[in-house]
Amino acid sequence: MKSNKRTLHEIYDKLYAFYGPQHWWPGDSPFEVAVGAILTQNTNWSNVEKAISNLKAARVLTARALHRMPAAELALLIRPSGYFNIKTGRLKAFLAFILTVYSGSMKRMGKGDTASLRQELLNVRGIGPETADSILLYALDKPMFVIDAYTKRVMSRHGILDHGASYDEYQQMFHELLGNNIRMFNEYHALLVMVGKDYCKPKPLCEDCPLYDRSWVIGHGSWVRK
DNA sequence: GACCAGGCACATC
DNA sequence: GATGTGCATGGT
Repeated sequence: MKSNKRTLHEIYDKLYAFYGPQHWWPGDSPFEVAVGAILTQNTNWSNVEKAISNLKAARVLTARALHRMPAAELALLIRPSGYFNIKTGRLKAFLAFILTVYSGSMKRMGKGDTASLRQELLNVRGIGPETADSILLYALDKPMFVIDAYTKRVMSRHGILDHGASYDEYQQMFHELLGNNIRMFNEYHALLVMVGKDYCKPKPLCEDCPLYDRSWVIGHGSWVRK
Protein backbone atom coordinates (compact mmCIF):
# COMPACT_ATOMS: atom_id res chain seq x y z
CA MET A 1 0.00 0.00 0.00
CA LYS A 2 1.20 3.39 -0.89
CA SER A 3 1.33 6.16 1.64
CA ASN A 4 0.52 9.53 0.25
CA LYS A 5 1.39 12.88 1.72
CA ARG A 6 -1.51 14.68 0.07
CA THR A 7 -4.07 12.13 1.26
CA LEU A 8 -2.76 12.34 4.79
CA HIS A 9 -3.12 16.11 4.79
CA GLU A 10 -6.54 15.89 3.13
CA ILE A 11 -7.81 13.60 5.86
CA TYR A 12 -6.48 15.98 8.48
CA ASP A 13 -8.11 18.98 6.81
CA LYS A 14 -11.47 17.24 6.52
CA LEU A 15 -11.46 16.16 10.14
CA TYR A 16 -10.32 19.57 11.36
CA ALA A 17 -13.01 21.31 9.29
CA PHE A 18 -15.63 18.93 10.67
CA TYR A 19 -14.66 18.80 14.34
CA GLY A 20 -12.51 21.89 14.90
CA PRO A 21 -9.59 22.03 17.35
CA GLN A 22 -9.71 19.42 20.11
CA HIS A 23 -7.39 21.00 22.70
CA TRP A 24 -6.08 17.66 23.91
CA TRP A 25 -5.21 16.01 26.28
CA PRO A 26 -8.10 16.44 28.75
CA GLY A 27 -6.26 16.92 32.06
CA ASP A 28 -5.23 19.68 34.44
CA SER A 29 -1.52 18.85 34.65
CA PRO A 30 1.21 16.84 32.90
CA PHE A 31 1.12 14.33 35.74
CA GLU A 32 -2.63 13.86 35.38
CA VAL A 33 -2.13 13.31 31.65
CA ALA A 34 0.45 10.61 32.34
CA VAL A 35 -1.82 8.86 34.83
CA GLY A 36 -4.70 9.08 32.36
CA ALA A 37 -2.53 7.61 29.62
CA ILE A 38 -1.97 4.49 31.72
CA LEU A 39 -5.56 4.24 32.91
CA THR A 40 -7.06 4.55 29.43
CA GLN A 41 -5.30 1.45 28.08
CA ASN A 42 -7.97 -0.54 26.22
CA THR A 43 -10.66 1.31 28.13
CA ASN A 44 -13.37 3.86 27.44
CA TRP A 45 -12.33 7.37 28.46
CA SER A 46 -15.52 7.98 30.46
CA ASN A 47 -14.47 5.13 32.78
CA VAL A 48 -11.07 6.77 33.20
CA GLU A 49 -12.71 10.06 34.14
CA LYS A 50 -14.46 8.32 37.00
CA ALA A 51 -11.17 6.89 38.25
CA ILE A 52 -9.35 10.22 37.99
CA SER A 53 -12.15 12.02 39.74
CA ASN A 54 -11.84 9.46 42.57
CA LEU A 55 -8.13 10.25 42.83
CA LYS A 56 -8.85 13.96 42.91
CA ALA A 57 -11.56 13.59 45.54
CA ALA A 58 -9.10 11.64 47.70
CA ARG A 59 -6.52 14.39 47.04
CA VAL A 60 -3.84 11.90 46.04
CA LEU A 61 -3.13 12.91 42.44
CA THR A 62 0.59 13.44 43.02
CA ALA A 63 3.50 11.08 42.51
CA ARG A 64 4.40 11.00 46.20
CA ALA A 65 0.87 10.48 47.51
CA LEU A 66 0.15 7.68 45.07
CA HIS A 67 3.51 6.09 45.79
CA ARG A 68 2.77 6.08 49.53
CA MET A 69 -0.70 4.64 49.09
CA PRO A 70 -1.14 0.89 49.63
CA ALA A 71 -1.82 -0.95 46.37
CA ALA A 72 -5.19 -2.29 47.56
CA GLU A 73 -6.36 1.22 48.35
CA LEU A 74 -5.23 2.55 44.98
CA ALA A 75 -6.90 -0.34 43.18
CA LEU A 76 -10.19 0.57 44.82
CA LEU A 77 -9.99 4.18 43.64
CA ILE A 78 -9.16 3.32 40.02
CA ARG A 79 -11.62 0.44 39.89
CA PRO A 80 -13.98 2.11 37.35
CA SER A 81 -11.21 2.22 34.74
CA GLY A 82 -11.16 -1.57 34.48
CA TYR A 83 -8.19 -3.97 34.78
CA PHE A 84 -7.68 -2.28 38.13
CA ASN A 85 -5.19 -4.78 39.55
CA ILE A 86 -3.05 -4.68 36.41
CA LYS A 87 -3.23 -0.89 36.23
CA THR A 88 -2.37 -0.49 39.91
CA GLY A 89 0.90 -2.32 39.22
CA ARG A 90 1.54 -0.23 36.11
CA LEU A 91 0.91 3.03 37.96
CA LYS A 92 3.18 1.92 40.80
CA ALA A 93 5.94 1.10 38.30
CA PHE A 94 5.60 4.52 36.68
CA LEU A 95 5.61 6.25 40.08
CA ALA A 96 8.77 4.43 41.14
CA PHE A 97 10.37 5.50 37.87
CA ILE A 98 9.47 9.18 38.02
CA LEU A 99 10.38 9.42 41.72
CA THR A 100 13.76 7.74 41.47
CA VAL A 101 14.87 9.25 38.16
CA TYR A 102 13.18 12.66 38.13
CA SER A 103 12.36 13.35 41.78
CA GLY A 104 8.68 12.95 40.94
CA SER A 105 8.76 15.94 38.59
CA MET A 106 7.24 15.86 35.11
CA LYS A 107 9.01 19.14 34.44
CA ARG A 108 12.41 17.56 35.02
CA MET A 109 11.41 14.57 32.93
CA GLY A 110 10.59 16.88 30.04
CA LYS A 111 14.08 18.35 29.94
CA GLY A 112 15.78 15.19 28.72
CA ASP A 113 16.44 14.05 25.17
CA THR A 114 13.23 12.79 23.57
CA ALA A 115 14.58 9.56 22.07
CA SER A 116 16.27 8.40 25.27
CA LEU A 117 13.28 9.44 27.36
CA ARG A 118 11.04 7.35 25.14
CA GLN A 119 13.30 4.37 25.72
CA GLU A 120 13.25 4.98 29.48
CA LEU A 121 9.45 4.99 29.44
CA LEU A 122 9.33 1.81 27.38
CA ASN A 123 11.52 0.15 29.99
CA VAL A 124 8.85 0.78 32.64
CA ARG A 125 6.73 -2.34 33.04
CA GLY A 126 3.26 -1.59 31.73
CA ILE A 127 4.22 1.29 29.48
CA GLY A 128 4.18 0.32 25.82
CA PRO A 129 4.62 2.46 22.70
CA GLU A 130 1.20 4.10 22.73
CA THR A 131 1.31 5.02 26.41
CA ALA A 132 4.89 6.28 26.12
CA ASP A 133 4.08 8.42 23.10
CA SER A 134 0.91 9.77 24.69
CA ILE A 135 2.97 10.93 27.66
CA LEU A 136 5.66 12.39 25.39
CA LEU A 137 3.23 14.27 23.15
CA TYR A 138 0.43 15.28 25.47
CA ALA A 139 2.18 15.64 28.83
CA LEU A 140 5.64 16.76 27.72
CA ASP A 141 4.94 18.47 24.38
CA LYS A 142 7.39 16.34 22.38
CA PRO A 143 7.02 15.62 18.64
CA MET A 144 5.79 12.00 18.85
CA PHE A 145 2.78 10.85 16.84
CA VAL A 146 0.53 8.53 18.84
CA ILE A 147 -0.70 5.41 17.06
CA ASP A 148 -3.74 3.68 18.46
CA ALA A 149 -6.49 1.30 17.41
CA TYR A 150 -8.48 4.15 15.83
CA THR A 151 -5.49 5.39 13.86
CA LYS A 152 -4.90 1.96 12.36
CA ARG A 153 -8.58 1.41 11.62
CA VAL A 154 -9.14 4.74 9.90
CA MET A 155 -5.87 4.67 7.94
CA SER A 156 -6.15 1.05 6.81
CA ARG A 157 -9.78 1.50 5.84
CA HIS A 158 -8.81 4.32 3.53
CA GLY A 159 -6.05 2.26 1.99
CA ILE A 160 -3.23 4.39 3.39
CA LEU A 161 -1.36 1.61 5.16
CA ASP A 162 -2.08 -2.05 5.81
CA HIS A 163 -3.78 -2.78 9.12
CA GLY A 164 -1.15 -5.39 9.86
CA ALA A 165 1.70 -2.87 9.66
CA SER A 166 3.60 -2.38 12.90
CA TYR A 167 3.32 0.49 15.36
CA ASP A 168 6.71 1.80 14.25
CA GLU A 169 5.76 1.65 10.57
CA TYR A 170 2.61 3.67 11.21
CA GLN A 171 4.47 6.21 13.30
CA GLN A 172 7.28 6.50 10.79
CA MET A 173 4.77 7.32 8.06
CA PHE A 174 3.25 10.19 10.04
CA HIS A 175 6.66 11.51 11.03
CA GLU A 176 7.96 11.42 7.47
CA LEU A 177 4.90 12.95 5.86
CA LEU A 178 3.93 15.53 8.45
CA GLY A 179 7.32 16.68 9.75
CA ASN A 180 7.93 17.42 13.42
CA ASN A 181 4.75 19.42 13.80
CA ILE A 182 3.80 19.07 17.46
CA ARG A 183 0.63 21.10 17.13
CA MET A 184 -0.55 18.97 14.20
CA PHE A 185 0.44 15.68 15.87
CA ASN A 186 -1.62 16.73 18.85
CA GLU A 187 -4.73 17.64 16.87
CA TYR A 188 -4.47 14.85 14.32
CA HIS A 189 -4.48 12.02 16.80
CA ALA A 190 -7.32 13.61 18.79
CA LEU A 191 -9.32 14.00 15.58
CA LEU A 192 -8.73 10.36 14.63
CA VAL A 193 -10.08 9.31 18.00
CA MET A 194 -13.14 11.49 17.49
CA VAL A 195 -13.98 10.11 14.05
CA GLY A 196 -13.23 6.61 15.32
CA LYS A 197 -15.69 7.01 18.17
CA ASP A 198 -18.39 8.64 16.07
CA TYR A 199 -18.23 6.88 12.72
CA CYS A 200 -15.38 4.47 12.11
CA LYS A 201 -16.84 1.50 13.94
CA PRO A 202 -15.27 -1.97 13.85
CA LYS A 203 -18.04 -3.51 11.76
CA PRO A 204 -19.99 -1.15 9.49
CA LEU A 205 -18.54 1.39 7.09
CA CYS A 206 -20.55 4.56 7.57
CA GLU A 207 -21.48 6.71 4.60
CA ASP A 208 -22.24 9.71 6.80
CA CYS A 209 -18.62 9.82 7.98
CA PRO A 210 -16.91 13.20 7.41
CA LEU A 211 -14.21 11.28 5.54
CA TYR A 212 -16.68 9.66 3.16
CA ASP A 213 -16.08 10.55 -0.46
CA ARG A 214 -18.39 9.76 -3.39
CA SER A 215 -15.44 8.81 -5.57
CA TRP A 216 -14.80 5.90 -3.20
CA VAL A 217 -16.77 2.69 -2.85
CA ILE A 218 -16.93 0.08 -0.14
CA GLY A 219 -14.50 -2.75 -0.80
CA HIS A 220 -13.71 -5.65 1.47
CA GLY A 221 -13.62 -3.84 4.79
CA SER A 222 -12.15 -0.69 3.32
CA TRP A 223 -12.83 2.15 0.91
CA VAL A 224 -11.38 1.82 -2.58
CA ARG A 225 -11.28 4.13 -5.58
CA LYS A 226 -14.05 3.60 -8.13
C1' DG B 1 -26.65 -10.85 26.59
C1' DA B 2 -23.30 -9.45 23.13
C1' DC B 3 -20.20 -6.11 21.76
C1' DC B 4 -17.05 -2.44 22.40
C1' DA B 5 -13.56 0.66 24.64
C1' DG B 6 -7.59 5.98 23.29
C1' DG B 7 -2.88 -1.73 25.49
C1' DC B 8 0.36 -4.52 27.42
C1' DA B 9 2.91 -8.57 29.06
C1' DC B 10 3.57 -13.16 28.76
C1' DA B 11 3.34 -18.02 26.90
C1' DT B 12 3.76 -20.85 23.09
C1' DC B 13 4.79 -22.37 18.57
C1' DG C 1 8.21 -13.04 14.31
C1' DA C 2 3.41 -14.27 14.50
C1' DT C 3 -0.44 -15.62 17.20
C1' DG C 4 -3.31 -16.37 21.40
C1' DT C 5 -4.75 -15.20 26.11
C1' DG C 6 -5.71 -12.79 30.57
C1' DC C 7 -6.90 -8.66 32.54
C1' DA C 8 -12.45 -5.92 34.20
C1' DT C 9 -15.47 -2.00 34.37
C1' DG C 10 -19.36 0.50 32.31
C1' DG C 11 -22.14 2.17 28.22
C1' DT C 12 -25.04 0.92 24.16
